[in-house]
Amino acid sequence: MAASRRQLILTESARLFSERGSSATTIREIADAVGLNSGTLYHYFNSKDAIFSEILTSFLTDLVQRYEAVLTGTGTARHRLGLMVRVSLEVADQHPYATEIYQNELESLSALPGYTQIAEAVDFSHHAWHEITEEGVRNGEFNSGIDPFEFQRMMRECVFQSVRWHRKTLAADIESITATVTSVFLDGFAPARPDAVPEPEPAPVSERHPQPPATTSVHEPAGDAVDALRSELDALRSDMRAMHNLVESLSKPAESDIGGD
Amino acid sequence: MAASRRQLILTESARLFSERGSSATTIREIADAVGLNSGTLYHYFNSKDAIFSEILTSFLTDLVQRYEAVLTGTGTARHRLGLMVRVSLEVADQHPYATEIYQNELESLSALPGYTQIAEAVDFSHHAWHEITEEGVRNGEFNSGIDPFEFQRMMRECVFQSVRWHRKTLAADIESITATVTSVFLDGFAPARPDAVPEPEPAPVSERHPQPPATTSVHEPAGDAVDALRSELDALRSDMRAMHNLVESLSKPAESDIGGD
DNA sequence: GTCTATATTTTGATAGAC
DNA sequence: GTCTATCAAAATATAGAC
Repeated sequence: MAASRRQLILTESARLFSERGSSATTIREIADAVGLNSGTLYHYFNSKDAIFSEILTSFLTDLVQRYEAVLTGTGTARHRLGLMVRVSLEVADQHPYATEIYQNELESLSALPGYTQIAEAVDFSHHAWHEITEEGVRNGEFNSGIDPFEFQRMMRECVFQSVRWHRKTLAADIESITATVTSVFLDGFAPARPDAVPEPEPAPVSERHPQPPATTSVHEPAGDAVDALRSELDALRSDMRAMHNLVESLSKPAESDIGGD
Repeated sequence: MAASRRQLILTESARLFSERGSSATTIREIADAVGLNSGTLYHYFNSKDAIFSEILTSFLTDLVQRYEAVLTGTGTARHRLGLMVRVSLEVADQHPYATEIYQNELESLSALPGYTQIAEAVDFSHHAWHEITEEGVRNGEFNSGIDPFEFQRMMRECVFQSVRWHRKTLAADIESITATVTSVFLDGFAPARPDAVPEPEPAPVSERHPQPPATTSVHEPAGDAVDALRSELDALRSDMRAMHNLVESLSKPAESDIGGD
């Protein structure tokens, strides 16, 4: 299963592009990395841009395909957003360099061969995140005051940045990254789930057993409601302690702070 | 207040660098944008890298200075994280292009004149976010199961991405972006505090009106125990408000005659 | 398929007239 | 301070031998 020479060129190019950027990477550097003479590259590709374009297109094709499956699938919005995180990380694991190129140079590739196809794929991938998020708002799963578009953009961004942050151990960290991102974003975005915060299990989204909808916590017996209130009490007491410390620290003159005017 | 020619070179360079990337921007393009001949640029700067470096250093100097004020200041971690968001956006508003360059090329500037100084500033800015976040964990304000380092990195990333997303209207949107980011991240990170915000936080971002506190949806099956807890909650909130007002008056001694400590 | 050699352009930077 | 003119290096891409 030795990679073809052509595939090796793509891989090494992607690595260099992701490290230095496309325009800072030379044909000669790519050739050196592959172990070929620079002229030989033109036997496989017509230009540097053609290499770049194929790297990105290959990545986006896989991403769109996986997103489509999630988008046309079933389950709660919470469950499907978790799936979006997971498949994003899985595709990123298969295209580690392309994922970073995608983030780095997304805005400056208008003059690329096959740009129309690329732009369509990018638009669709954004659409998928947005669609699922808005569905969660429509069906009442999410009802925070936060603009769904802003929310979805932030969540998506953090997922792809996570790929960069966890570069070397991505495959092994997919579970924990998925759990972290969904926990940070969904439990902030979908209120009334104070009991869902701990998230001790690293495998909440795996496979096809949709989680119960968020509204379930509302229907649960009073015991959980009591727990929720206890939890809120604890939080308030924390605030009290913090405020107390603050008051003490204010004994000395402090510079004015911007409380939010 | 006409900008000096030197400053104009910096501004136009920053714009081009942010649009196309440093290595894809030529000296001649910069000269054209400024309205000079390419050779004339070398009367003001020794090299393209020198221009690039000064753009970044100027931005980071301002950022570090503002972060330092927040870091050495007082207040709850929640309040100070909100300040971090706000000052980040304010500095970004003063250095719009540099902020995007900072995001785009942060990883590939190891070979820059003055790189040591730049790296130190970057490290400090990361440290500031991390330090405040961890302080919130230590004093009990934040007690989610999420790794503070991961959390802080995501929050910081979203703040700076917001600059890019809100490019044209950043100055006008600082309030709403701050509210959105803090709402998404803090109310997700600090659990069980649906309406316990100790600060008079201005209303949410979008035109969407805030929903009633989450606890009311749990209110339905409430028994006596729940009522007791709710009662205690209300009392605590009362105390919080009183304490908060006290802190406010202590923070701004000029506006009241409380004066004493 | 791969190499050597080279054509062609572009780029960062310099020299010197005004 | 600005321009014209140009250098020297580096880049993309091509041609043709093997």
